Amino acid sequence: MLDLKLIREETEQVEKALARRNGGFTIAPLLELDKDHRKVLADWEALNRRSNEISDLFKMGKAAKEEIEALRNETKEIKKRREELEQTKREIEEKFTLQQLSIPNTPDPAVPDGPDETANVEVKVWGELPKIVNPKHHYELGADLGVFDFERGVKLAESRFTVLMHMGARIERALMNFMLDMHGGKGYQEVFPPILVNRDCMIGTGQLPKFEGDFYKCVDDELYLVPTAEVPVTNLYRDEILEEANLPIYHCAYTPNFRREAGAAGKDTRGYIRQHQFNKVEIVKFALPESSEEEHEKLTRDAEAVLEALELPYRRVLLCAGDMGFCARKCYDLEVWFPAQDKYREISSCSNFGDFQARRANLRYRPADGGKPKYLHTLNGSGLAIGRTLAAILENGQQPDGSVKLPKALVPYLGGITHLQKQEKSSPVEAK
RNA sequence: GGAGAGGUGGCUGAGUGGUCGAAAGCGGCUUCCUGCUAAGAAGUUGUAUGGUCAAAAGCUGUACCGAGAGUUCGAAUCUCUCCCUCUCCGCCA
Repeated sequence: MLDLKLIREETEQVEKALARRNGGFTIAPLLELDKDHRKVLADWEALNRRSNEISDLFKMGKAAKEEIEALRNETKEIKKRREELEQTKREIEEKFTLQQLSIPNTPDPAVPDGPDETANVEVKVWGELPKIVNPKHHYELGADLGVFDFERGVKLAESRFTVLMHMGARIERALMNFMLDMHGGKGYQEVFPPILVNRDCMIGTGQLPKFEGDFYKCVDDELYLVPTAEVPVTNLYRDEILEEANLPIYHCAYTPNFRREAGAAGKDTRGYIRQHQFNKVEIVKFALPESSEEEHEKLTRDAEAVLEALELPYRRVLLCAGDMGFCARKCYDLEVWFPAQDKYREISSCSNFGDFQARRANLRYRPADGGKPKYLHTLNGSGLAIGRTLAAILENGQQPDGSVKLPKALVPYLGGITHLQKQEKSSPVEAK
């Protein structure tokens, strides 16, 4: 959420910044509620003040006997009026909070204008595109090689759930370990958080209250299946005050992720690109405000390093204001090459949230000089989405004979296997 | 799931219905002292929000002792409900 003081004092600038996003966000209703709230608050406080005065009179035994009855009556009056005011106050506060939590972050000045992904700016291209004649889609290769079983995934759950079979399961697990090891080596401390989180977490990182329909929820327990490890990891230090000396903090985490993909009907219906459940290794940073810009560049590099180690061609794009997520102040997407689609597809999203999430989640640090606690900055990036990585490995590594050459970096994680061959007969079940 | 104990500031931990934003200790900050370090002495130190002020400081109002409701002129303190934590028992990978 945005700094209320900033909204009050630099209304115009905030409005301008928000106008760059899609969705017609405006802070006018919030300011209106703020005004109302302050008015009610002033009246309410005046009543409290008077009733405190009255009890002081009793306390000191100052109240003359003949006054006591009058004072008691006055208190009763105050109580009645206060209850009315409290009712109004509560209503305003509810609306205010909802408004406040529903306004997205302001884009960084460095973020380009634009309505959607067509206005994103390519800032970097890495790797040579493989030369493949009539490339097959990852899902075709995967079916041939016994990596995916889409039909049985649907049988077990519903559409957009997939079973990984045999080498598919092994590569997925290898990728998870490979990525965690890689980030661990760069100072990201590994964590394995709960996969179900409470509502406060979801509000803290900005998923709620705005996007209620996008997530899986356990109704009986008011718990949500995490849509990304960002949620539990960023909330690790919610309502805490960290020491400046301990910052920045780097974490990496593997979790499965669950998204309802509301509104994604018809998109990527085939294959392993868009699933309701997918695995991801996430990298998360808690940084000092003055260094978050630099940390963002480094974090993006750390995600890119995974693609490079896996020999996957990619590009980095700077998202335009209209394409950025709700909480982001600035965001780079990494897009990996899919030969059969003949295009780059998102595989990582690296964001700097500024203090936006920190305000929501009350994440603060105590400055080294002992001053008042300040909000820190949060950042995160996929490092990487594992399912899409697997798909990209299949497509980019496909050979004329139908096999798939696996990235060298992964071989030690696969017991020395260098190629994915067509399913051997010994396999108990042939995937469809 | 059953029984019991408990939730107080950055942390530990006192708290009699009014003198309690709250003892004490730790930690932090400032100053002093010892050649440095260690140790010591004194002082200071919660958060949010409003007013006063050009602004800061200062002064000052209000709220906050897990959450909500109640009793009372007045609640950290008494009552009720809920949430959470801990201990023991049961169950369980």
